[in-house]
Amino acid sequence: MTALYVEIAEGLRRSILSGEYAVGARLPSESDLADRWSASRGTVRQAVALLTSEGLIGSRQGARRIVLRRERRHSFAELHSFAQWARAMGYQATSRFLRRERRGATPEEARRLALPERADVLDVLRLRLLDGEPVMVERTAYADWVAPTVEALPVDCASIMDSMAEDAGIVAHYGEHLIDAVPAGSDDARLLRVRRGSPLLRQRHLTSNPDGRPIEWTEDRYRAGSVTFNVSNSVGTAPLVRDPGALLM
Amino acid sequence: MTALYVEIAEGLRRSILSGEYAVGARLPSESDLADRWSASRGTVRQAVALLTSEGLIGSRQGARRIVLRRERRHSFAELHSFAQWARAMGYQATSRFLRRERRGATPEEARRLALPERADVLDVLRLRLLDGEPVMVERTAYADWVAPTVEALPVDCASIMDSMAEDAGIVAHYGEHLIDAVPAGSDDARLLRVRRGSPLLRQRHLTSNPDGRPIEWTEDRYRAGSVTFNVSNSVGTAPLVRDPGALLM
DNA sequence: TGAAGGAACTTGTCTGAACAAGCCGCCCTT
DNA sequence: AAGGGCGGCTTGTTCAGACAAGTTCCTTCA
Repeated sequence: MTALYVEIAEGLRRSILSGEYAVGARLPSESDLADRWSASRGTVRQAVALLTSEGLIGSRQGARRIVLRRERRHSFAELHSFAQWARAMGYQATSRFLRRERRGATPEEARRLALPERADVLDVLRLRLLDGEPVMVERTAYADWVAPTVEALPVDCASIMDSMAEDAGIVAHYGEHLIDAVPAGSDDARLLRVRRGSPLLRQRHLTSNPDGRPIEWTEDRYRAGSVTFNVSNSVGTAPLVRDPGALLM
Repeated sequence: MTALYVEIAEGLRRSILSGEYAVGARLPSESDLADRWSASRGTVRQAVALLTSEGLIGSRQGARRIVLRRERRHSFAELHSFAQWARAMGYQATSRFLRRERRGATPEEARRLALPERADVLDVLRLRLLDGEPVMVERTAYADWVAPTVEALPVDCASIMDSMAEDAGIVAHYGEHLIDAVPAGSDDARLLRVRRGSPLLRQRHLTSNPDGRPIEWTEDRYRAGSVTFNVSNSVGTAPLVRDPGALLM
């Protein structure tokens, strides 16, 4: 039983993606849509707010809403799960576990994961491949309370996040992502088959469950050219921000 | 006359940032806040939705809202304007114009800017500095309809976007950003004082006005370590997405 | 002591109404 | 023919109420 406003949003999204409304075209008015779906104007506004946050449509007071793009955006889960994203894009994602062992948390890990000093974390190093091509090196510290679940997973597990959700009901709900560029270390270079010092796109992210409890702190290093991050925003919604780097601290 | 829901959001944001509610703490209930501000519950929900989209608070049906972080997020304008962002962060932003001339649009520029083939664009190359330190190389193609405005700006202009808004009423409203890593070319290397081939964080972005009409297509290259991009998201709102790169096309 | 049950609380969804603010096109004037 | 002004349309903001769905916590029972 999906909510009505979600259904309306899906209907509109389909129409936009299928080209029924071209880029730049004006959408029907809110009251129009309300009549069409037998909904109130408030419900329609929830639907269009959803599409606005996806960057699909724009609006100005007084004028009809317009279509900004006609490309699919993806879900939260696909940002946290390399495997889910790859599947959605039509790639074959595989991975090789290179390390999986417990050790004491570094000060940064303890801080990010809200763990006491000297708590144990589960340290996992994986090489990720798309269609057999090495694309990303992933270094994850799992919080102690999820470590047993991760340790129990088979070595050939394609998506740890998927498996945790299925087996233990541990689901990701919130995420924070830090994106920058770093030179490849010698390990990175060997694994990704690039020269040492060549550019890698780094995505560090903290994943939390619905209670706000941190699950994992991960550093992903993508081979240059393999992945681009994509953000849409507008006045009023600015999900992405710059942060100054250590260079200027 | 700011809207009531914006005022409520600002009040809550201040409380969170000041530490009145610790990270992980529960916020007052919606009806509680509605009483406190003499507002209806719907208005309070608009306020908390704003903070949720900023990644500041999280929610689950049935349970009280919780504080996820206590850091400031910045506005849309600061993402599009290097100068505005720098000012907000307390840095002195300067820039050097290295080129400013009209030329024919490349096929990609024509496509991004929704211009006909062989239309003219204004090509601007700038070196951006923070506190005198070279940090970013910016290559922008301005659409023909804004070119005269940009050409009229003084050479020492710190923020083109600010000046365009003031002088000609041309305001940025929507943005799309593509982020990846690239090796420094020889020009980049000389300007940013790094070695050729060393990692740069690249942000390409298209800026449009309220009608959805493209204003500029820009490629910014940040020196590694100088800037980190930061995104928060949760189930239901995923502003950031990965895109496959040319490597796999 | 521990577990099950239920009541009270809280967020999620939806309605219908009203007014404000801004945009657009038509008509009228010059 | 060009320009200005006005009225209708559309989005933005706010309200009060209702029910659904999920959480929390206390009480009661085994």
